[in-house]
Amino acid sequence: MTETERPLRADARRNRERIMVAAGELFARRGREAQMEEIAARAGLGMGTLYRHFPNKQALLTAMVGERFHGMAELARAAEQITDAGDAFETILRNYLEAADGDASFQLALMGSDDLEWERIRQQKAEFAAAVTRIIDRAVASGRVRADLTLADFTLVASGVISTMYFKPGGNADWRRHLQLALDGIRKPGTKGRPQRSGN
Amino acid sequence: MTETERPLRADARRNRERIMVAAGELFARRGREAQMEEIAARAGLGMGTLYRHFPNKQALLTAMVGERFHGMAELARAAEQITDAGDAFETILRNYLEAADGDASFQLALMGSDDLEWERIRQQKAEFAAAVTRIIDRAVASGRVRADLTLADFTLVASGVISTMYFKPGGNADWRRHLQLALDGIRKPGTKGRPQRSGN
DNA sequence: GCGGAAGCGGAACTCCGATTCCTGTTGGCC
DNA sequence: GGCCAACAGGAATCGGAGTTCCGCTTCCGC
Repeated sequence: MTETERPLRADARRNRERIMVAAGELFARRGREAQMEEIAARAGLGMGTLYRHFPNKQALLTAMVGERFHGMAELARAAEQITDAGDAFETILRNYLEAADGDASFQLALMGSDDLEWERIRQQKAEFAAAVTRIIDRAVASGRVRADLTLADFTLVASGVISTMYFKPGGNADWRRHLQLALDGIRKPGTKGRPQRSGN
Repeated sequence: MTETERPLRADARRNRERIMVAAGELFARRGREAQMEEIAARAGLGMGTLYRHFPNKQALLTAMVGERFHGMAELARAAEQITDAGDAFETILRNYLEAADGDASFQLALMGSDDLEWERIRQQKAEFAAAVTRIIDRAVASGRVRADLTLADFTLVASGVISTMYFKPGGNADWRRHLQLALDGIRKPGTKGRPQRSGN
């Protein structure tokens, strides 16, 4: 209700979209380092236009991250459909990481660096957490993962792998190896999950 | 040989030490965010003095991190003395992390954020890496850890845990839990290392 | 097709923190 | 005790990135 929700003029809507795209690319590549001027330039717009649509850099960043986070709850819900509890867990973790791959600002957000106004997306975050918790509970009950696994562990491990993405960008070999090590620490001791995937 | 190594005047030596202490505390608490002015103030000195001793902020940061890293090789050598190969590995990993605990700038450096002129300490880094590699080789041979473990994995896992320190500061419960999960992913599948420590 | 509100552009400005520079002070050797 | 190079202090300067301002332009309902 805070938003008066006046329909934007055609050009404004088009420009807003351009900003989102430009900001998305630059924040993804450079994280917070991306500069407002670059973003405006890449969108082919002036500074004034940029600031008409977003009151400041933080708001733009938050909007971008929020958009990226939008799909997460859906992702979790999809993983819940998987019958095998162990697979469900590995899938949500893997997909979560896959979603973070290649987007520096999103990675920072997920690692919890922020001061981002997560307020706006608190609900989606909660939804996601709830789904993951259900998946973990099921996986624990099935005996496919260590008995003491919690939602906090999910965050811990995911953030760890994301830090590899963030600090060792480039080929994705590193973070996938990190994920493999992490999964081996999570599975029920002695259990080898699924037959090893051939590739990575 | 680059340094003319002229003995510093008494007051200069004293002040340099004060700067190191002040910078150490502030960089530890706030990472790069620490400001030169704060550092000078905390050392009870003027800006000019600060800049007389270190040409710029980066140099000061590098010097601090270098000093912190100084003990690392020694740490590794000590761990090598441990008879049990598995224990040696866990000890060096644990001590490495313990050394990073509480120092934000060191954590950033170890995670590889930098642009730090690691040149100056490249040798110590190499020495440390060599010792860790020897420890890992021995642990692998002993069958106490997964057969495919490498030095790169050590870095991966350590950085992951350090990211927990960095992004979830405060109590150390989180990173220790993270370490536990990581160790469980590293130990030879089915092996339970030592009898579980009761506490953490 | 017109009027004017909504939108745009981008130069100018603000802020803040690193760095410099110049004046005053001091340790250490004769 | 006196000299003076080394050193200390800290105000002024510099520079870079975010944000503001305001005259100009464009959409859109009449």
